[in-house]
Amino acid sequence: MKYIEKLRNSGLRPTKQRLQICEVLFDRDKTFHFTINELERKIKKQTDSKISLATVYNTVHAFEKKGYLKQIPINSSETYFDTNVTDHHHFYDLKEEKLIDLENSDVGPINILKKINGKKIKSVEVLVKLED
Amino acid sequence: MKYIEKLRNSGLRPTKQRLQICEVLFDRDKTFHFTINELERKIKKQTDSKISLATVYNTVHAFEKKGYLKQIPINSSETYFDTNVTDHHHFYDLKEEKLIDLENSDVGPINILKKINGKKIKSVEVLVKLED
DNA sequence: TGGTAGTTTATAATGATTCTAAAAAAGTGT
DNA sequence: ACACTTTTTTAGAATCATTATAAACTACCA
Ligand SMILES: [Mn+2]
Ligand SMILES: [Mn+2]
Ligand SMILES: [Zn+2]
Ligand SMILES: [Zn+2]
Repeated sequence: MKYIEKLRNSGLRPTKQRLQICEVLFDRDKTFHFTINELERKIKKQTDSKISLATVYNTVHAFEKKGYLKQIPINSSETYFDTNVTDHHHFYDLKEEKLIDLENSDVGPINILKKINGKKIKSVEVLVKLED
Repeated sequence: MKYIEKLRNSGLRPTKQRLQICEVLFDRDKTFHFTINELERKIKKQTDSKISLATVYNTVHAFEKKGYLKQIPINSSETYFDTNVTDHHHFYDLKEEKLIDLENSDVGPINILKKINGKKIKSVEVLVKLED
């Protein structure tokens, strides 16, 4: 099974629940932006089985720690995650509360001129808020 | 007093507590990035008086609604606010959990090429995460 | 197959934020 | 100043996303 390696790399054994989470997370063409509760709803619908919220949180956090998921900084009541773990930019539709990926070519190179003593840049991300 | 107008514009009467909040928020040269709890601590220290957390929350939210404060999107357990309400960019020091303003000239103009049907751009902000 | 370490789950705890309602303060008219 | 109304402050409760707990369950390996 193709998700076993991701799980083992994340320090997790491949269990039925975790494989179901993987199917919802990674069996798709496009980037998936989600909150834990959206993910749980999709799991219930897609696999017709109930998984404990704790297992969803634990698995998502293990994947995030390993770099298979990333958190997106948004001021919302819920934390957003992203299956696109590359350094990339977003539209955030304020009305729909939905994230949309931006290609680097949609934004162009960003050159940070200021330097902070003893610190190095880990990531550079643009958030473009959209309204109607 | 110079803060009375800000308060009245925000639909708030100038009370002792609110003026104390204003002094901590706005009586400064540089941008102030803060969480509600940091703000409360500064109020206690600077004015040597105790203000109810509820009053701090209410006042900050009224100022944010009116545009005298803005929220900064950061994935942290606490919400960050900023006294610099212009469209601007940030460093975020992951170790110190501190925000630092970037001038527009430190980043240069950002041109968003992609368009979304029926939506217009409200803001474009860059977040640069820093590590050691 | 049995033993052990890892996992799932329901449930409790936590902590930031929001809500509530009673007491306090401020505004208003006399 | 006084009585009266409206707004504000405040402590504490409620809410809700997230994290912790610990007992039942399962995967893995000898
Ligand atoms: Mn999290
Ligand atoms: Mn808030
Ligand atoms: Zn994305
Ligand atoms: Zn700022």
